[in-house]
Amino acid sequence: MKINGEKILVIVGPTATGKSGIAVLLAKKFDGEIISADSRQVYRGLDIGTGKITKKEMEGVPHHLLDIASPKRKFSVAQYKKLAEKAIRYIVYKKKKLPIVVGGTGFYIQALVDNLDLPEVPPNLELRKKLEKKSVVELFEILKKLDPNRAKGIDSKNPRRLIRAIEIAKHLGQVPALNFKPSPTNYKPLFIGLDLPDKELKKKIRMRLFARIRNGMITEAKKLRKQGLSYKRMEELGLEYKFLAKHLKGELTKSEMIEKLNTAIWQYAKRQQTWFKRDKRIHWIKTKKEAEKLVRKFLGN
RNA sequence: GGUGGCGUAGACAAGUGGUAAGUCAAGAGUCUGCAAAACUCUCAUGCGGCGGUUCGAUUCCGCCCGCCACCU
Repeated sequence: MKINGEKILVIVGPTATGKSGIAVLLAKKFDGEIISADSRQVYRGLDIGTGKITKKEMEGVPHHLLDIASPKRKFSVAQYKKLAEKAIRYIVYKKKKLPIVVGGTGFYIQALVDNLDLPEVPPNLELRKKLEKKSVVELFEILKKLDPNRAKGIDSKNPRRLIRAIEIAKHLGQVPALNFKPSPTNYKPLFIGLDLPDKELKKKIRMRLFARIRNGMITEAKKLRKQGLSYKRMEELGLEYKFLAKHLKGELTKSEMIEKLNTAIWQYAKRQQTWFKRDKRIHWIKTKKEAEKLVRKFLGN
């Protein structure tokens, strides 16, 4: 089940910095296959709004963990981790190639690369409904009784986290023996980070948003609705789909949607920067050449 | 020209004679379970300007400036 010391390449960075492109380039150069680490691109049908790479852009490089889930159902980190590990095993042992993990979902990458202890626990809607009525203070008390270990580290003011923690604790039994210390790393990763100065990134995000609209993002949302994706669920998907749903429901005009969405994407990009900033393993690069050099050295050992 | 109303942070906006709510934006963060999510922190010595009344004015008065509405 475990992979020991397998070299993997990990490409991270905020949205709109060109991760997909450089990943394909490196995959071709170093004989790799790509594993997406994007919490929304796993869903089928969310293409334009998530900026999913097209067949043509893949240039023949196999991509894993895209289009593997229905947007109607919730997909979780635990599932991601499991499937990504499987994909890595397949790429390393069957294909004898270099796995390249690429994406902006820092938490997914952390779960995978640092081997977080995540037994699969499906959402319990009934329980959630009940818990949602309680205050954070009450929730925190409940969690303390159920899983004092988890309660110690949790953000006690965050209802979302508290509810999920309670859900997990209940599912696993009275005192879950989760391993909260980082497990030994199973992979030998090389982290490459892509970023841009704020001003440039802002501009790129805006241009890309207009391009997405031109390319039929609104039609895509309508199609998803027709296929039975509720507006409520669409809003849960965040960013483009959240604002698209509000627009289709008539709560926002098209231009309001564009402006609010643009702001939201920028805020998201900053959150990604905050996340990746603290991982000192990341080599922040400016050019493709730098990336190539790093990878060559990495594989040479 | 007249009459009335308004003028509070980048935007919206509440408010009081006793020392400026809130929301958004912006910035900084958190992170082992919905992570494109959720959460935390910071952000007006100053309420259009100048005077006056007052122990004290953003709040009352006067003038000026600007905007809006209506009237001539």
